[in-house]
Amino acid sequence: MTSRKSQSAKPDETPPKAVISRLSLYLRELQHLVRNGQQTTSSSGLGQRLGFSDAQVRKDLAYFGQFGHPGIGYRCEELIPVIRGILGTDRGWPVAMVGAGNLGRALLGYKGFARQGFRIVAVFDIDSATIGRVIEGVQVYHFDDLEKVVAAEGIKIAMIVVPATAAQGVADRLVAAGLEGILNFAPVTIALPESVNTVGVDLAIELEQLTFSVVKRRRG
Amino acid sequence: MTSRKSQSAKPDETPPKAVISRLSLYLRELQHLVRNGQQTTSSSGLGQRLGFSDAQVRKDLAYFGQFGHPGIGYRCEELIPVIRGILGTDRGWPVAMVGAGNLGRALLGYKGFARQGFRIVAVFDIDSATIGRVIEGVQVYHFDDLEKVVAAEGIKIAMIVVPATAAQGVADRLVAAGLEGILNFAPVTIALPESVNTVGVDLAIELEQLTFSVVKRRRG
DNA sequence: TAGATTGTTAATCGATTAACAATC
DNA sequence: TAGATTGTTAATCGATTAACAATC
Repeated sequence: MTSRKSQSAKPDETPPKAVISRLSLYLRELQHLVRNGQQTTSSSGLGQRLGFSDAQVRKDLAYFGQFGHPGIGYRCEELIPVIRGILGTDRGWPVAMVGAGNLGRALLGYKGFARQGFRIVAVFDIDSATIGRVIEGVQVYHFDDLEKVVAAEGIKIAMIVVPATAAQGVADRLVAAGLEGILNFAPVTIALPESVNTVGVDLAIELEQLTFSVVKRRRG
Repeated sequence: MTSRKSQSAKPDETPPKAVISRLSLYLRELQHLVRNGQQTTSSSGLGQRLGFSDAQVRKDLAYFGQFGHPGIGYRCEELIPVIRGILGTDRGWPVAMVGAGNLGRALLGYKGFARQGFRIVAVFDIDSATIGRVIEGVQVYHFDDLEKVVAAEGIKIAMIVVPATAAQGVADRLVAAGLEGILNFAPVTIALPESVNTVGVDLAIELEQLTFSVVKRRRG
């Protein structure tokens, strides 16, 4: 009763969170296909390499609309901008980084962010030896300048790359400054209001997933 | 019928994969509690900070045995080694890294791995300017020495930190050398035999999860 | 046309939560 | 003891898969 038939949009049911991360994988795969000169793909073709069923691929995309062609499949060049639009990477995103330590500096040099339009435009630290320097073309500011720079640059997302003990304090300050998304590399859970989305990346934990499978095999 | 009552172990049903990653979070949280001098915690206390229900915490742990004390909860110092044993981090793990580029070097300097007993013992590259050097105390070898070093050091897990185009080839070679777990930082899906566990970390994809939530809020 | 493949509904599967006796 | 909390079973919820008419 909500939607009249063959109306193109379908803004019902909020998609499960898992759908969004699969969408990112579909996008990466589609970009890979285009680089290899492939013009179309199918739900089974797309799912195969990623380990998902064809039904799942179709269902995931159906949350957002009808993008395929019965009998043909999906046209890569057509689907890519659709997914970018859904994920919000159809535009550039200025990103802030807090913490210019070892890991932080490396991430500054990582070229992979640019691939989807992310650009680190400011680094914040409290170490006077680093403040004022330019690392990998990015200015290092004192953390106290956060609010000013965030406002000036229109920054909405940030990466936390500080020691675990400092992470919660930094996060609180980021939220107060109006940030809306936080990628946390500190190995600690940070508590934040519902309105702010957090993704945690704990490199030691990723490795633990591997050791579990190794010892499991050994145990039988 | 399988288990007689009050037998301490309970090696039935394989746990879902999601349980294992939560186990890592429980461990991290327990270590955090211990550092703060807390001796016991409860399933609800443990779940709260992580955003899981008390029932889920108890169920997850119950896959592996009975570790709690009715009326008391879980003793941190007691549960930590149990989880480490399950995950396999009750011992040290030598780790190989392939790719000594920008991101690779940073990961070499990252101290967080040591926290759970991971030690990068060898780096492999094909750039003659880097081979033979020692970075952050770790020897850089030619990729052709992989098999030799892996055997000598008893390495079972590796990180791939090479460009996307090279990742699949490197992965195949790692598998041939007998590796059992691979942490892949290259932004590409790699196809591997069932017997080898892969975890992929794509930093741009993590950021995409954030942009989705930001634009979603903006859209309503 | 016959073959391929979509979008979508219904059926299945699996994971989370609620509830509670047992225990400290 | 009363209060707290576990381990576990049954009930609920949600996500994945199967199936198929519609379409190219």
